[in-house]
Order: sequence, then structure tokens, then C-alpha cells
Amino acid sequence: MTGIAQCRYTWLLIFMIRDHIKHAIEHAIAAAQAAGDLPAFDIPAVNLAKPRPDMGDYAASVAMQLARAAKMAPMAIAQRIAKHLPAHPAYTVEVAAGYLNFRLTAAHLSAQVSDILQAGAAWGNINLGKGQQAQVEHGSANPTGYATIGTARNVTVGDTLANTLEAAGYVVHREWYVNDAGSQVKKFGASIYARYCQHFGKDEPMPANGYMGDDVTQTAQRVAEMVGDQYLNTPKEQAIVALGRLGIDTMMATIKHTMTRLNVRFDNFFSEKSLYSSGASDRALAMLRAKGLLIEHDGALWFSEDGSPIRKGQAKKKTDAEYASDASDDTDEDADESKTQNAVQAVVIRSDRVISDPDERATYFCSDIPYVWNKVHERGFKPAVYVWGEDHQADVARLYAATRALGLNENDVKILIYRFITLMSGGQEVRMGKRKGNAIWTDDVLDQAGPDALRYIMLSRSIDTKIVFDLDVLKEQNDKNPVYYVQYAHARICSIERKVESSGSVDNLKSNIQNLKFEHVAELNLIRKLLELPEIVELVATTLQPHHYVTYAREIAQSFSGFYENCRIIDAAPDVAASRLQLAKASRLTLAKVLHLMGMTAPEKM
RNA sequence: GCCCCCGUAGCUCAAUGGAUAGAGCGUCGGCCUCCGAAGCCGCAGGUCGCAGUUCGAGUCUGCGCGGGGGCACCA
Repeated sequence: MTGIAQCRYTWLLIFMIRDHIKHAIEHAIAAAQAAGDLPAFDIPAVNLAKPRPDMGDYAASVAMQLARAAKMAPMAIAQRIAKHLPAHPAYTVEVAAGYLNFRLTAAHLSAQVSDILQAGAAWGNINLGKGQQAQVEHGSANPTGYATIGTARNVTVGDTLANTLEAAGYVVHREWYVNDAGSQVKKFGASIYARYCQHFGKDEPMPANGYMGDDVTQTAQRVAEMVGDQYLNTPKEQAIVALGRLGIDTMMATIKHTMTRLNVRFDNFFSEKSLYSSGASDRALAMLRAKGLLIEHDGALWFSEDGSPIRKGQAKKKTDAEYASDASDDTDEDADESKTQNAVQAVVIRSDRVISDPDERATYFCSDIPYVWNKVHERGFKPAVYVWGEDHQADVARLYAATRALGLNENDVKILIYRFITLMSGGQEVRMGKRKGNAIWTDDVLDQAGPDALRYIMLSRSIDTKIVFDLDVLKEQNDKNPVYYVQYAHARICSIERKVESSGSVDNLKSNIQNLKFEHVAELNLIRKLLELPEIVELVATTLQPHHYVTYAREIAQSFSGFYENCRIIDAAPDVAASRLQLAKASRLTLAKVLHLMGMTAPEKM
């Protein structure tokens, strides 16, 4: 069992024990059928679950699933499958309550520790992506304000997923979509202009619904310091355009700095505007027009997924009461429109009538269409992952519809919706918003808590769960945050290793990472926990739910504590100490890997 | 009116349809002459309701109840 293959692909072998068991069960069922122990039926795909620890390491419930097809009791089926399972050095099999339970042997578990050590930084990597290009587009907040903690949640999720897809064998591209087109940008420019003038003592009122926040004021000041007062004498319209552009660049520079502090990096900042200037928008719309899915109606251009006409009453903003009455009005005339049943509601792409400014006639959806084409078809990202806040919830169905309409495979597009962060303020939950002036800047939180604690909070809940952010608690929480529990375990291992290094016994302990031997239940449980890493990477890569890491990281630290409390390293007999030191190192590698996947540091001292 | 998400312990959250639903915080009680006590051990405490599907439901389906978000010229 030695040789190059094992050295280079150890991580693959470790991961394969689970799949090996699956196949062994399928073969055993077939063998049982051939021997007449089981009747004929189609063999289903076998799934393995993680049972309670006292039941073993993997459990198959296939016997219960087969009870009906085989017309036999689950227990009897399980026993007959087990009868045809050949003995294997890596595991033992027990039948209990209709389950087939597989327990990895101490010898097998012991052997995996040296495999982990040999895999090193690559430990935990899997080959799910097979080198396919994937993209995670995240962040993408409007460049009209500093990064809020909402943005922090977005990029922490996105960055962690990008790390994960990389570990899962994809070539990953990280992108921020810059909304540098549209009316908000113009409004932002006007706000910058007003603050710029005020900075130089010239009286200039803020535009209606302008950006009133300090972040815009500070950005305007920075612009003023850069370019001086030269725009005071330029015509206002020109000055607004020029200062708006400078303002966006300055704001993006601030945001990029915040991202760096958060340990988030991007490969590209993609300009929304470029979709128009390059003609990509026109080309994508032409494809839809050729399919008859673009409709002129009421002075606007609409996307209608099935080409059906725009319904009466769709073209104006409604109140809740109007929606209610609308529904009852429409029932008669819509009864025959069966093909609209499954299509998404038509959506405006461009309006000539209501929006006066020609530059602002396109809606966001107008750029979403060429953008998805650009991602999936032109750049070949499969999947193209979107990370969106829940205010974009209604856009999900539309983008999928547009993807289908363009002839792309919608399975190549993965849109994630995370829930908002609300603020605890005076005992009340409040929704945060830049316009409301109660936004919390990521930089301020980083000043107080640091990137690791912030990322940990952002990852600690499923994206489907809102996060309630309490600034007062956060301030006190510095040393109580659960992230320190995980990092502490890592630092503690480093400390042990330092101690071993400085003691005289270092040669004995470090001599050999082969033939390690473990017997104590705390040792074996720790190894079991470490061996879950590739499966966790697979879980996060397939579900795109990064919070699983937080649970797993804590479990590793917990298992290590159990080992630490029960199994002394330095005082143990030399051969025992040698094995345990290597297990501690494997634990350190695994902890560090999970922390790095989450974008956090693995400190050697705290 | 319609669509999406959520409802699990006092609080904040976990749980690929599997066996006895797990953690943290908080409460209470223990553990440093011993590799880092930012730690460990213990006690107490829970699936919103009613049906259904399934060998098996916190998980899937339907209907309620409660909360959040959205429903076309705002990004």
C-alpha cells in the first residue's frame, strides 16, 4: 500500500471509502439476488447517512426502502445483504433495526492520519468540478455608498463559496458587478456635486432624494482634495457628470479597501455600463426579439417569457388594495390564457414614455439579460453563482426565465438569496438602509471586532435566516465570540508543537509519520471528525450553504478538546506520544483548512 | 389578492427523509502541584396548529396561525 499513487492521491482514497461502501452494498444486493436470497427488483441508488456515533460511521437504510419491493421484513433484507458483503479491512458491518451499519476499523482510521499529513494544504480538496470554470458574483452593491454590514454578509458568503468551489476542483472567477449605469448614479453625481460645492463654501442645495449620508460627504471631500475647485466654474450638468464619475471611482476605492480588510478579493469588477457601450445589450435583446419574446406596449418594451401580450393593469404601480381587486377583475378574461400559467409575469426592459431621460430608459433587467449571456455563454462559467439580498427575490424567477429564453441551461445559473440584517436599536428590531441613515459600515465593525469575528457571525447562520445585529453586544463580544473557540484550539496545538520542539525528545516524536497507531476512543473519534472534511467541502459546494463550516469547525475543536483532555502527548510513552503528536498536527491542518475556507486566519498564538 | 423565505430549548441558531432532535449564550453545580482554564465535565429545558404522503416527517404536500421580503418603468 505504498507508492506514488498513494502519495499523490491520498485525499481521493480517503474520500472514496464512503463511495466504496455504497458500491459494495449494491454488489451485495445483486449477489443476494443471484443466490436466490433476495427476489428480483431494480437495485436503487444506495445512500449513506451519518448515524449516531454509537451505531457506527456510516448507515445504509436501503433495506427499509426495499421492504415493499422485496415483500420482506427490513431486518431480513438487511441480514441477507450483509451475508453477501465481503469482509473488508477498513470496516465492519452490523445489522440493527433494519439498518446496515458500517464501522471503520481502528487500523483504517489510524492509517488515514498519515494520509492527511501527506496531503497537507490539499487535504480536504475534492474533484467535483473537474477543472470546470465557475464564477461567483457577489458584493455588487451600488457604488453610491460605503460597504454596509449587509454587503459584508453578501461577500462573506460569496467569498467562502468561491473558496469552496476552488477546493472542490473548479477554476473559480470572483466578480463584483458595478452598477455604474442608471438614474441612481446620476442622483449620486448630483449629491457629490452639491457636497463638493459646499466644501468650497459655495451654496448649492442637495438634489431631491439625494444621498444624505456622511459617506457621500466624505467622498465628495476626497474628490475635492484630489481635483481642487476647478469644477466650480464648469457648467453644472458637465460638473455633475465628471464629479459623479470621480465620486464612483473614489467610492469604489474605499469599498475595495474594505474588501481587502475583510480578506475578500476579486478577479474583476464588471461594469454594467459596458454592457450598453459594447453593444452586448442590443445583441441579447435581438435574440429575444427574434423569438418573439419582446413586446411593445404602452410606450415601453417588455420581456414576456411566452410571448403572450401584456395584460391590462400590468403597467402601473399598484397598492395592495389594487392588487386585491385586480385579481378578481382578471379572472374572467385570463381564464383561457393557459400558457401564461407557468410563465413569469412580463417585465419592463425599457420605457420611453414614463422616463424622460433617454439614458435612463433601461431598467436593471435590461442589463441582467446580456450579463447572464456574457457569463454563461461567452465566458463559459458553469455554474455562474449570484449572491443576492432578499430584496431581489422577485428577480430570481425573471432571470431564470431570461436564461431559458436565451437558450441557456438554467442549471448553470445558481442564484442565492440571503436574508437581511436587522439592527437591534433600543430594544427594537429595525431594518437597515442607507437612505434611512441607520446603516452600519463594515469598516466601523472591522475597527471594533476584526475580520475573523465578523466573518464568523456572517457565516454562522443559514442564508435563509435573518441576522439581528446588536452593536452593543458586538462591542462586548470581542473575546466571547465563538470564532475564538475554534482559533484557540488551533493555537493550542501550535503551542504543544512548540513545546515538543523545544524539548529534547523532538527526534523521537517526529521520526515517522507512517505506522501510527491509535486505540483510545477520544483519538478515534477525533480522527473520524477530521475525516469528514472532504464530505463537508462537497456538502457546501453542492448546497451552496457555507454555514455548515461553522458547525463543523466547532465540532473539530470539540473533538480535539476531548482528545486533549484524555490523551496526554508529552508525558506519554514514546511511541504513543509520536502517534498523538501526528494526530495533533493532522487536527491543526484540518482546523486551518476550514478556517481558511471561511476566509479566516488560523493563529499560532492568541 | 398573488409569489418567495422563516417559525426548533429562556435567547441566538444547527440537524443529505432515518435510530435517543444537537450546540453556543444564559441559569445552577463541579474541575488548574498536570502539554494554553479563550478550556473541560455535569444538571435543567424544545420541533406553531390540523390533516396528508412515507416502513420512517423538524425536514415533503395541503390548509390555517405568526413574522420578514417582494409583486413592472427604484436600483
